[in-house]
Amino acid sequence: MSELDPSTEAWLNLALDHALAGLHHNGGLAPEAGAMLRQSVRRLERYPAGALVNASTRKPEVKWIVTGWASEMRILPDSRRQICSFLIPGDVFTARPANSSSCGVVALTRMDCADVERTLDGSPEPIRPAVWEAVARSLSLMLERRYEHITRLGQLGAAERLVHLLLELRERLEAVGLAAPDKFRLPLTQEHLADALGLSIVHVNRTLRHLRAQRLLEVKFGGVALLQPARLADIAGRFDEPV
Amino acid sequence: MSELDPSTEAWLNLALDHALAGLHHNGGLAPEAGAMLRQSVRRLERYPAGALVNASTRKPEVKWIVTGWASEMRILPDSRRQICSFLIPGDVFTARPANSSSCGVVALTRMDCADVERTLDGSPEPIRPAVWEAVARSLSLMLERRYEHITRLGQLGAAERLVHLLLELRERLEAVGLAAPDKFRLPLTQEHLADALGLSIVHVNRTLRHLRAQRLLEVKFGGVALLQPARLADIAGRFDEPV
DNA sequence: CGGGGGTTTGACGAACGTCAATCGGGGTGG
DNA sequence: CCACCCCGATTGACGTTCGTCAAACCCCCG
Repeated sequence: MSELDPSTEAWLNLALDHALAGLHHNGGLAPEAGAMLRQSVRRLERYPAGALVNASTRKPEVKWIVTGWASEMRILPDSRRQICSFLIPGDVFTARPANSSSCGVVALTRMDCADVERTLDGSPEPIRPAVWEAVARSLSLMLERRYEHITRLGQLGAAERLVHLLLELRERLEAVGLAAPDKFRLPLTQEHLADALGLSIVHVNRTLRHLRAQRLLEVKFGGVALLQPARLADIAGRFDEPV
Repeated sequence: MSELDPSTEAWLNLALDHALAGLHHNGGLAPEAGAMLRQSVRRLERYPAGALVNASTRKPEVKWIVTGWASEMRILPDSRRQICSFLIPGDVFTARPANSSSCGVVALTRMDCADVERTLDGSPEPIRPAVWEAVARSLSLMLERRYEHITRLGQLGAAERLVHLLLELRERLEAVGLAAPDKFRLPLTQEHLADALGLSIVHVNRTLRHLRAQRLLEVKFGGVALLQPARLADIAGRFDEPV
């Protein structure tokens, strides 16, 4: 949470490209409003991997991820963990005061966030409503993704779950320019995947091996390669029709 | 969706007691505002069991359940179904235009709803912000419940899932005056429970039998009796601590 | 009396978790 | 430079949970 170092200006602009693409894609933020928002970002909050992101005040704070990955996770008393969603650059989330929520946000890599309220504080007036509207739409989209996750956990088998999650991540990452159509970086351990999918680590590993043996995909070096996207989409069992 | 028949006035007041209790409990609606809202309800939308609730306009519409149960469900192309949440009197939900959502709202019993926007249309001005604020808080609470559902599906075993869901329903029903501390009506088939919990009907039945054999609870006549609430809460594995 | 929807039960097999051991790479102290 | 170590990935053997199939059953209603 420090003032930006001028030497990082280039890096920041690159990162903001992705993050603004996310707000544009998920929330429909107009490019012109995005350009103004870019100018307003003067302070980022930096979290190390593993850090818990709580609101610094008593009220929930909406934050916008500029760099890095995070997860919304819930921890059971007996050490079981459930990852409810993964957050990537361009996503917005609500940080709640400590001990007030049933679900906490935890950084999975080093992460830089902008607090939306504070960022808008010194920004040109006309973009305020546009940004908040984009944030609201973005949050509503994440809600829809939670329905998908529930369906994943309730109805799909292990391979289906895994592939379906990877395809969702590919799509979201591609929308912010962080994935090629058939490969992307995935800074997650198999334990993260297991915690998200409600599977054991061992079974995640077995399932990955099985998919690899069929030359459907590869996961290594912290990256994923989709070798046969069409067949993968088939395995995931597209279930996007409304009722 | 007809004008209210004066002969149903008594019934309506009774139903509104529950629904207003829900808005008060979930959304913090002040009793005085509730009393004014009660006067504003002049038209209810009635849905038969099994009906799909879509918005009648192009935009999402927020509705408030006065009577009956509903569910948010998602249907897969191969006939698998996932119930993402159960809705009871006093709950609010967003009805979306047909074919626009990944998750549809389906009435499980005969159901009466009030459209929030239309209800507020002819209501005293001062309560508008109070009602919308309560609706927003209520929706945010339902979001938290979805985290719980994800955790249920991802981390709990069959008996844990079942008991945990029943205890959640008991708590919510009790808050609107529709449950005694140890028993309540449950207008759901075992198939509904199976679809919500990601289990097969057969296994739901087996699990219920097992719980019944231990004299922990009974499910019959469309009602549930919690015989040993304390032990049940223990089985459900309270996992309410934040991260 | 017949029929249909929901419930109940048993037998069997597949999917998944657990335990335990090994492996491999990157970091760290000697 | 090497030995050591730790974390994550990997593998096999085995047991449990849960799904599937198929048949009965029960109750309400026509």
